[in-house]
Amino acid sequence: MDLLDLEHFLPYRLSVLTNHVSRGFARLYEERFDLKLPEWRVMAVLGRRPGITAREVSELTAMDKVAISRAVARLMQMGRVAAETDSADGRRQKLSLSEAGEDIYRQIIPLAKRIEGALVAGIEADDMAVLDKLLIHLTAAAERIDHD
Amino acid sequence: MDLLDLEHFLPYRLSVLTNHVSRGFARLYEERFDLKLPEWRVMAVLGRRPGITAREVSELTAMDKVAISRAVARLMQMGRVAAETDSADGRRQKLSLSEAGEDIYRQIIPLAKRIEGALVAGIEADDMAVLDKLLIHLTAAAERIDHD
DNA sequence: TGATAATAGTTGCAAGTGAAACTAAACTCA
DNA sequence: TGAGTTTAGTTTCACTTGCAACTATTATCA
Repeated sequence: MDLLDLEHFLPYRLSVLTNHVSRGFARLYEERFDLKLPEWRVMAVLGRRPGITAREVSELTAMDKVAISRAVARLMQMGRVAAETDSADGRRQKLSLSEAGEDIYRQIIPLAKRIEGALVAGIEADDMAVLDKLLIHLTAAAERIDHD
Repeated sequence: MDLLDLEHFLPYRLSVLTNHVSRGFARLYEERFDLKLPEWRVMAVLGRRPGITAREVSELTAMDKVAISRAVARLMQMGRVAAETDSADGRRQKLSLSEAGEDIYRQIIPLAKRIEGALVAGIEADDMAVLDKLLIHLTAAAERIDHD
């Protein structure tokens, strides 16, 4: 019979790896900043691209628009994000970090980079380059599989 | 200000990649076999290790025991998994695929391998070896981060 | 111009998920 | 032996998530 070992099966290995990573980050954001992962992602994007709309956040992060809508609603309630209706198109909300939001953002960045550093510590530069290339390749293939 | 580009941030990239892969597989299992991902994982493990208990499945897959309990319940209801109480320890249920379960299993394996093949198509053998090494390294580091 | 279609974003609902409490069985060791 | 502890597995409940339907606004083009 044709068998399959889960421990050598790439989709499964990716899933296990990502679950560990995401749980670790989720705990950091939650405990120290009262942020859920989607909320942090929205903040991360707004930190780099202030003034973009929810739809653009969706395109940049591949998160769905419902998740973004909810994340933004909560972030505004917490006073971390400000929205301004686009004067040219009343459907659009231009989003950006508030003062308080920027403050949190500045605190998170170094922590996030530190954890990422722990993840890749000990990997050779050559291998990191291969990793980068592989991620691009795999992600493109995975998108095709997903949208087949 | 210290900034962070999500698109170069490894944890985020892993998350996007894995989401695409998992969604693609979930659709396959769901549409063609009426199986959810956790159910398929349980079947995959039982295909290789018939007679193990739910707890052992949990250890092998890093899924939590609630998910396994539910998956097993549904698989038994569908007649794909059989359980036998351990004669030596009445708490333990020895699980295995039924005839019908093995039949499904045999159908899924080649499909799963085909999708995996599509994912890695075009990757050089050298790079695949690096990928294997990196996954082991990253997963170990991620487990430490998760259980820190 | 004005009926129809498209787009931005929200809300409601149904299903999935995880933590914690719970049940039942089996150990442990005085 | 038998009271207290540990372990296997289930149930419950609160929370998250995703899809579909909905509202409001803008674009299209006969």
